[in-house]
Amino acid sequence: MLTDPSVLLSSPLFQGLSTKDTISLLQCISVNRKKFSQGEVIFLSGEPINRIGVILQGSITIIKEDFSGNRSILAEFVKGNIFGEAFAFSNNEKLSVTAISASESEILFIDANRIFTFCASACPYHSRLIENMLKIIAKKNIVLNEKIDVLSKRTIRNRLLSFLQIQSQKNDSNHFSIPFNRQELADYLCVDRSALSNEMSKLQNEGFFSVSKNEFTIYSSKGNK
Amino acid sequence: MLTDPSVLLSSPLFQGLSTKDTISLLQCISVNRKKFSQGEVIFLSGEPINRIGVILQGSITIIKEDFSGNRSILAEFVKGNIFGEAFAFSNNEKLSVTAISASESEILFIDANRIFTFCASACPYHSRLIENMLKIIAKKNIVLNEKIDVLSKRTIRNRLLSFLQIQSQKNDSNHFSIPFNRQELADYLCVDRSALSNEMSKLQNEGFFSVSKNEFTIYSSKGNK
DNA sequence: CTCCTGATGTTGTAATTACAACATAAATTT
DNA sequence: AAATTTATGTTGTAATTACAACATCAGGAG
Repeated sequence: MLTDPSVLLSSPLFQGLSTKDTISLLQCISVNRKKFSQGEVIFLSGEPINRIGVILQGSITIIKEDFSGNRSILAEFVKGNIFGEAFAFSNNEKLSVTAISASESEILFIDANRIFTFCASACPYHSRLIENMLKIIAKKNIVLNEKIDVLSKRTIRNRLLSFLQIQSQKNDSNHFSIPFNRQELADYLCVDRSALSNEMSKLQNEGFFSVSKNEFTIYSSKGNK
Repeated sequence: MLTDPSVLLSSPLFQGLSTKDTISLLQCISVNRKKFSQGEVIFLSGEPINRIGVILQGSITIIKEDFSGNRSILAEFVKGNIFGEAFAFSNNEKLSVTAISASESEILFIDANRIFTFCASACPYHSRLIENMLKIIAKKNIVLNEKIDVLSKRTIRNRLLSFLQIQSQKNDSNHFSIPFNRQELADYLCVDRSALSNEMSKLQNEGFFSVSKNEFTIYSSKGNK
């Protein structure tokens, strides 16, 4: 079915599996692949799904339509990433987002039920697949909780400090860089960019941290209230 | 080891398993149980964990310490609920929260690695356990995404409308009740209660919906923009 | 090097919110 | 039923934010 599993080997879902293992595995779980052209809908908001997407080629965009009709981009996924797993495993939950092919793409679909149902031959790779899947969802869970932690703060200042504290902890250092430019950081914090810049200036003047581009140095002695 | 599995049968983690199945299962995965007194720490923020907690008796509280030292309650779990799964499955992730026994409690700890590692006897119940676990984490994932969706709105009005839209969709109806009183709703939306009340009055006057206690009726024709 | 472009910082204003203080309504206790 | 407590609504004010408009800076192209 799948002749070249090299992409899959780079996917977190198949991490730890050899080429041979992956091929065996794909034979025992129900998969099919499909090509999408740019802009084509892969999963449509409102419908339930029972399969997970693995990006073999190209990239996809997760979008959401506001109740007032505005489209917003929630995430972008590239080759090797998986998507749809949260809805595929939650029975009957209707998709609240839409997945669209951002370019020419090829997607491998895996039936969610086949992931936890052991194949007749009880292949040992299956156990690793499940482990990977659990880790992926668990990790997403933590990332989502981090964002909620940040967004639950009511001021730009506290959101930013909360975000920086998490980054500092992740890096085990007072000095670190973040994967955002100002606009992206503002988007993550759900605040206005210029208001964020303004607040960052104030915080720097007050000695909370120093920042240059996306590199921060936290002065924790002053950062605590 | 566990003589009375009645609590476990009510737990979503063991849903679909009979008493017999559950007992068999518990023999093939590594478990141990422990009693906690009120206020005792079950999982401490900062340390990584490799086991999941299942509440056999009592209830627990998930708390978080702010960078300025303020404690806030993030969640409360009762008998049958599980907790810690996100961190237990994410290797090396340090807990960002603390779990505390809210009353006298008894917790069953399950080694996370044993959940996806098949036992020698390859018991068929194991498959169901994995299915349940995946569904639980996936469901939490969706709930977290819903909250982020709400919190990403920048005004009380839009947060509330976003929240109500989700509730309406879940109930497949323009008429529904929510599981919050005003203060709890304000806490969920991360806004001031009185400001929320104020905005709700305005929205009612403008004909977006009518509300009595925790029962809402949405007038969608006006609700759009 | 100069021009151009995109990213970032600054400022003023209108809108929104938090907060406090109080009013009213509903539920509970006695 | 009266008294008490709790939940909810209302209002004014100070603080914060969004937004727009513009200034400055850095990098790349010519």
